[in-house]
Amino acid sequence: MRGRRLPRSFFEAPTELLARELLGRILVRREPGGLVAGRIVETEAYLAEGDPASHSHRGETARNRSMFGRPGTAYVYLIYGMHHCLNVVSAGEGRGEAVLIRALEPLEGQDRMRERRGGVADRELCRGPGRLAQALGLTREHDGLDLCRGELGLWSGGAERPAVVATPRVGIRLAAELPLRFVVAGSRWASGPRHPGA
DNA sequence: TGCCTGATTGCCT
DNA sequence: GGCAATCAGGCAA
Repeated sequence: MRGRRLPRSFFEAPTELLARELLGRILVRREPGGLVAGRIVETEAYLAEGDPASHSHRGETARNRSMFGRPGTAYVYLIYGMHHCLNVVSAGEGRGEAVLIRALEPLEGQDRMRERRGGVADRELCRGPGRLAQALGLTREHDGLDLCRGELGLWSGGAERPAVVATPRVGIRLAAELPLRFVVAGSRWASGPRHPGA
C-alpha cells in the first residue's frame, strides 16, 4: 500500500516539480512504539533565487544548514518560538531549496497522533505544518536526517496521481503572489486558511 | 547588546 | 476576526 521507498534521484528535481510530485506520497516515521504515517496532501516550494520568503535567501547559516544539504535531507526548523515545520531538501546539494510539507491525511498511528495533539478532532491532526510536525513528534532533533534511509522516510504510495491545484503560499509576507503552494484537489485534509475557490 | 520579525496555532471576544 | 505565546536569527547601533 505504501509502495516503495523513494530513492535519492526522486528528490534531485526542480523544487516546484518536486512539490507537485510529493503530493499523494506517504510520509512515514518508524519509532520504538510503532509506525506513524500519512499521505501528503499539501506542499509549498521555497526557492533559492527570487524568493525572499525562503530561509535560504540570505545564505547558509547554522540554522538553515541542512537546507543546503543533499536532496532528500530533512530540514526541520522552529517557527514562532513554538512550532516545528518539516521540509524536504530538493534540487541539488548546496542549492538551498526545499519543499515544506503542510498537511497530511493520517493513515497509520492515529492513536499516537491523538496523544501528541491533545485529543483534537481527527481532521485537525495533521492539517497545518506545525500540527503535522507535532503529530509525528518531529523536532530540531530530526533536522538533517536522510529521508532515503533511517527512521523518517517517504514512500511512493499508489500509482494513481492526484489532481493538483496551485495557489499562493500561506502566511508569508514576501513574494506572497507566487503560486508555489500545491494542494490535492478537493482534499478535506488540506490546511490553508481558507483556500480560494477550491 | 538589543530590538524586531516570522514558512503558526489556538484561545478569546 | 483579533491577538498572545515564545525564541532564535539577522541586522542596526
